Amino acid sequence: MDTTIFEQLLSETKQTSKQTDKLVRIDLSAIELFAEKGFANTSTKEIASRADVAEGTIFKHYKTKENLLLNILLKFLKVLMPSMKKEILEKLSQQEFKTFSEFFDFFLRNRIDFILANRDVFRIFVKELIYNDELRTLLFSNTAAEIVEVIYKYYDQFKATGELREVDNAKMLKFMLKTVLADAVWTFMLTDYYLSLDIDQWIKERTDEFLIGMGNH
Amino acid sequence: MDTTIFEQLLSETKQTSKQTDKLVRIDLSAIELFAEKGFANTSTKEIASRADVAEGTIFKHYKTKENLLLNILLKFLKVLMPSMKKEILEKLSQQEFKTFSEFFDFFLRNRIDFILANRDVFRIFVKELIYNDELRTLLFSNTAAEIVEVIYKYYDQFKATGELREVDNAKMLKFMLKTVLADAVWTFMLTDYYLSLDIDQWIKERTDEFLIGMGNH
DNA sequence: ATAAAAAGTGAGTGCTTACTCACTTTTTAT
DNA sequence: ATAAAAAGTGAGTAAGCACTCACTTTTTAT
Repeated sequence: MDTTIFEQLLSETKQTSKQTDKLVRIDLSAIELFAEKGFANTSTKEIASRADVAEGTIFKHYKTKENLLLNILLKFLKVLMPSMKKEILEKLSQQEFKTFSEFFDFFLRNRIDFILANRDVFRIFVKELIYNDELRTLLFSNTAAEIVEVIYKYYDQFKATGELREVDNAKMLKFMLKTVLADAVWTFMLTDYYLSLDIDQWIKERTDEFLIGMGNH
Repeated sequence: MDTTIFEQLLSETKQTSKQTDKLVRIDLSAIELFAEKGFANTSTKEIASRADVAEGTIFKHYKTKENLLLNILLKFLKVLMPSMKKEILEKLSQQEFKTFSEFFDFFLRNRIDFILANRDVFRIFVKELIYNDELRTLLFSNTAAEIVEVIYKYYDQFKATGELREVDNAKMLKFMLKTVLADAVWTFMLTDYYLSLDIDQWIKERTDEFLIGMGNH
């Protein structure tokens, strides 16, 4: 890892944290356009025009276009991810789950709200992850680990009650990611199917699917 | 559907089918570069240089860069897909499967060879599918249907023998696609994990996973 | 052998791109 | 109120882009 672009930006953003009105508009416009057309297909002129600022303003703050992209993703990782972790931990601690499917339902419902609220940024992640190697390793090494821990705790709990099979946690997680993520990426990020979707139905289907594979019958 | 770009090109290529040496080199270079860096990040100058032809040669045959991309994908759909269908149908007819897992193993092994042999083109599909709406509908409406039919036949056969659950074929396919495809896209197309992969082991894992979910225990 | 057709060339074109810089406007500190 | 600092501007720039065209070379048909 050493000093990645990510870490360099991290120290810089401590100063840049002063968010002016125009900066916010630049961010929002860039997020929309990157999500829609991709990084390479979006020009800085277009971003400036949508944000109703001069093109120079973009470069005053973010020295390069690449920097703008990284800063958007960085802000997401720095600000939204920790707050998401905090939020879900709080909610989980307030709640008691008698069955695994209760937990799973709660967890999914919660994450769908989060995904839909930050749909554009997730879209950028999915799209840019394909081309950007650094971003890929970064995301999976940094954020994932902490959330995985929480999930493993619940796996263990419901293996103990006998509701889940005695399957290796890592395998169980992989199965869960495939059950949920493949569907979620497709439904919520690559298509507009989610607009005409019965969320309750979707959650129930994924829960059933997971329990068919990993439940103790 | 009406007359899509796809159909227009289809009729044009009947004349253009004369494949010169340089044309082949242009195709191969473009495939490599599009797969590696994406369509938008690859310049025609770069393609020409790798193919060791003049830039004008590219535009003599493919009027636009977009056309070059579509032609590559088209040739794949037109030439490789039908031959793949024929090949798998022949092989399946020569073979008798006593168990579903025998069929599944054979089918996967066969498709992995195909995927690895045409890895770059699949990569382009995966990458461009994200941005190109037309390509997305095209691929799924055209090719998928015929292959799906064959698979359904085997589902039915092994539901009859009692090896598979009595689950709706469409749901079973979706489950299979998630079990196999999500893993395959990741392992064979987005990373280089496949280089250090035990194919036998991978196939066994996917087969087990599918049968845990869809087998009759 | 010859002419017509097709394949191939690469300097050139106009346009778009990310980015700069001398300058003006706004904010902050005293 | 004033000056220093920061935010914002937009015409300008060099580089890169997809694409063209007048031309040469190769292939095909007779």
